[in-house]
This record gives sequence, C-alpha cells and structure tokens, in this order.
Amino acid sequence: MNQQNPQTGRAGSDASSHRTINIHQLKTVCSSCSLRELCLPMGLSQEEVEYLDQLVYTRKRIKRGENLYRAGDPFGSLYAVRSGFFKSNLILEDGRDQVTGFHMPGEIMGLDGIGTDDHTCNTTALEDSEVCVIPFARLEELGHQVRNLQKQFHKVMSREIVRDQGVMMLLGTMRAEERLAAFLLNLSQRFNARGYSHTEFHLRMTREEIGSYLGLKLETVSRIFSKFQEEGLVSVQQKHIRILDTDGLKRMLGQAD
Amino acid sequence: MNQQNPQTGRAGSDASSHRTINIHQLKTVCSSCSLRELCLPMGLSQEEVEYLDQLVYTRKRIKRGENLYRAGDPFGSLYAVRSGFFKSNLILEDGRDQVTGFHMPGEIMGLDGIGTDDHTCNTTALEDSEVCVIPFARLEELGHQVRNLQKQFHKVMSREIVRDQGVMMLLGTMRAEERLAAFLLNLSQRFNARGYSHTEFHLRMTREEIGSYLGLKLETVSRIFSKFQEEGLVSVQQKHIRILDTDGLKRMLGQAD
DNA sequence: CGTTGCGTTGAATAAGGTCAAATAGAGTGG
DNA sequence: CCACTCTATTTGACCTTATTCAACGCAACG
Repeated sequence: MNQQNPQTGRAGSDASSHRTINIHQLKTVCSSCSLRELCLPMGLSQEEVEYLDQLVYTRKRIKRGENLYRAGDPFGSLYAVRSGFFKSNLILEDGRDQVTGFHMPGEIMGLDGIGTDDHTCNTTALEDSEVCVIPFARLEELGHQVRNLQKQFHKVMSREIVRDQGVMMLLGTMRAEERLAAFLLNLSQRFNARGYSHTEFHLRMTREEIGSYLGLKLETVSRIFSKFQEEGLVSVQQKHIRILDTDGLKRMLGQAD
Repeated sequence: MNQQNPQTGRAGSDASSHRTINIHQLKTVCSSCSLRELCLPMGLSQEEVEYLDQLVYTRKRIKRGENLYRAGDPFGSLYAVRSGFFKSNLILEDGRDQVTGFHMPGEIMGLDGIGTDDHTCNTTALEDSEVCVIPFARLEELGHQVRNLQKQFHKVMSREIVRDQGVMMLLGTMRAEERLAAFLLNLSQRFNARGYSHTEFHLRMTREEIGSYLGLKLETVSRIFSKFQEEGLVSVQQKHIRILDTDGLKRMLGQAD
C-alpha cells in the first residue's frame, strides 16, 4: 500500500504535490526520534535502535476525527503515536460506548488486535496526528534477531495490562471526585514525561469523552471541574487546564473514606 | 498436608531424591496435559509442545488462602493454573482493595510483572490449587527457537488486554444487575470451555470478592442474587449456582438502558 | 454449643444520573 | 467583520440507584 517512497511511478507533475514526507521521514527514524526514550526503543542501545529503523519506515497522518482503525478491522500493525492525540473506545452491540484510553506521543496502540488478528476497539485521532506504522509480523521477526527488542516489546504489553488494571481500580473503587483527580494527575504526569508543562495543558477530549473514560456522565465531570475550581485546586477554562494545587489533588486520592 | 508425597527423606530415592513428584510430573508435561488447548500451548503442533515440556517442569501447590505472589515480589515466572482457582487483587496505599480477576485452569497469571520486573498485584488461591511454573527468561529463550510459541505468547498477552478492557466496559457503563449477569455468563462460558457444566457450578469466591471485582458492595451482590432468584433466572444456595435461564441473563445485557 | 465468618434483608441516605434550560465558543458564510 | 449556527459546557431541580448502617440467620468448626 503506502510505500515509504512516494509513488515512483508518477511523473514529476505531482511528485511533490504528493508530500515531501520522504525528507521528513529521514529525519524521524527511531534512532533519531525525540520520543525514543518513551516509545518502543526505550532502553535499547544505539545499535539496536538502528535495527528498528528498518522496521518502522511508514508513517501515517490521521486527521482530527478520523479513525486509525475500527473494531473488526483486520490487524496487521501496531502504531506508535508520533504526534497528536488519540482515544480508543469500545462499542457494545446495544450501542453503549466506553472510552478505554487516551494515547499521547510515544505510546503504542493496537495491542488489542494481536490476540484475534482483528482489532477489538476503535482508535480515533482527537487532533491532527501522525503515527509510526509498525508492521507486526516484521516486529516479531526483528524481535527474533534483537533480543532486547523482544524483551522491550513484552514490557510494553505488560505495562498496558497494568495500566488497564489501574483503570479497573479507578472505576471499581473511586468516587467521582477521586476519579477526576486521578485523571488530571495522570495526564499531568504524562505531559511532564514528554517535556510539556505538568501544570498547564490543553484537554483534547470533550467532557463526554472524559466522562466515558471515567465511568461518569458529562454533567458530573463538568460539575466536578467547577468544584475543583471553587476549591482552588485547578483553573478551568473550557479545555484549558491549569493545576494550581497538585498536592491538593493528590490528597483527594489518599482518603479511603 | 495434602502433599501427594511424603517428604523427600525417603531412603534410596536419592537419585530422584528430588521428590516422587517426578512421576506425577511426567504425566503432566504440557504435551499430555488435558488443558493443552486452553493454555499456553494452544494451537501449537505436537512437536512444538514438546519443546515446552523442557520449559515447564516445576509445579507448585498453593493452599487455599495462600498467595502465589504479592505486589512487590520480584518477578521471575509466569504461572499457568493447573488446577484450582485464584483471584488477583490490587491494594492502594489507602487500603482500598480491588479484585482484578479470577483465574481458572489453563489461564496464565503473572503477566503484570513483566513490565517492571516486580509483580504489581497479589494473587491468591481460593481453593487448594496447583500451578505450572513458567520461568519467564526461559520462555523468552524458547520463544526465540519456537516461533509459534512466541506468537502464541503474544496472543495470550493481547487477550489479557482485551479482557481487561471488557471489564473496564463493565465497570464504566453497566448497572449492578447487568454486571452480575455478565459475571455469571462469563463464568458459565469459562466453565463450559473446560468441560464443566455451564449451568451449575460452585462459586469459589465470597460475595465481597464478587462485589469488589464488579465495583459493587457485597450487600448489593447479595440482593441481586436474591432478585435473580425471584425472577427465576438462577437458583442460588450460598455458593452453589444453577443458571435456569441463560437467555434471560443475556437479555439483561442487551438493553442499553 | 458457642464462636466466627459469610450471607441476607430492611430502612435511611448519599452520590450520581436524568432532564431541562441557559450560556459560551468555534467555525461558517455572507 | 459580523451575524448565525452548531456543538460543547455549565448549572439547577429532581429522581434513581446503589451504599451505608444495622440486625439477623445460617453453617462450619473447634
């Protein structure tokens, strides 16, 4: 399909019209990617990462609102967020819908598809985004040659399991305020790890999507944002969030009840 | 106690001074294990499974109430349930506790530990049980030689992710009755896959553990069992469950609200 | 045969959900 | 640039669901 080089068959007419991406691609192989320490290559040696460069050569732009894949699509690749922001959600036969995760740069998407060779959730860009395509068969292949890559991949999957269990904990035991506090702290920490401010950021998702993820209704999310604001914990202006009292938010979590 | 063999002190057994278990072990290598099609070897060829036999040679008995591992324990092995029944749970600093899963024969436990080299949850036997110990370093090693084992292992991890996302869905969008109906149907289906009755079984866990898993209080679980019984969906006597109307339970799930 | 842990049931309460209305922004087309 | 539209958000009033608190029953066990 979308080869790494632009349709070589075409004459000059739209050679460039098609995208300058090639050049861009050269700059963004794993070995020189700024997300290297957050993404699949985490912990690999320079030499090992260079192997990865052969594997991850296709990138794909997804516009805001578009799906990267849908439940039921055949699984072929994993995707690393290169830039932008995604959500994943599940839809039940009866129409119920639950956001199962938000994904930011460096995070791997599509792990759900390995088990059945079909994706089991939908993944949608919440802003114009770009992903690195990791053909899974080739990842397994390469893992075979680069032992540390194999190990690293296992760790990525395991961490995803642990993350999901954390969400189960949140949904199973926490009250609405605690859930939202935990959510904000989690975002804060992840932005921080990517070199962004951990006290001030832009929410890419709607109140409804936050609510869906946290098992709450959008009105409840809105009310709690207002409450946190009254209490001086955060400042909220639509999607712009400023955390004023990180410790205060943390304290919300500590109290079993 | 119910050790299948007396302690190794027995004379003459020096060569196999190591335990009469050996005999037992021979009978229960993966290649001749009745759980073969449910467990890690699923889908592997006879020859491939025989490789696994070199790997999985230790088994371990865990008595009811004992932990297989605890959060924070160093991770070294995965465990396949050979017989019995387990639960996993997470405990937050503030004491909150959530059951994150129940495990029955053929299921793999310990995947949470790969990411950090420490277990992140506790896993406890709910009845006297036995597990097959799968040293993880050797599994990675062997996966390197037996490609299909590698693939199979990846599928196991991926399915665990999908399972967890199903639980997120349950906790995030379902009402109490739906949660319990889904829980019963899930158990039913898993018992069925193992050759047990799918309409009649024994719950190994308490109402509190069910509630913890489903994000409900034990009283709520109890009330809903009573309600289901009144409605003729199930017959409940303490931990003994008989499902009288599977379709009725399924119908509970279909209705978005 | 009392103790202990687990399960059931009832009544009161609180946390979130539902419904409805008002407001605020972002994007669009004139 | 402005009016208009559409969607997201906020807020209030009321309602439903599950929790809390408390009492009691049951079965297993020493």
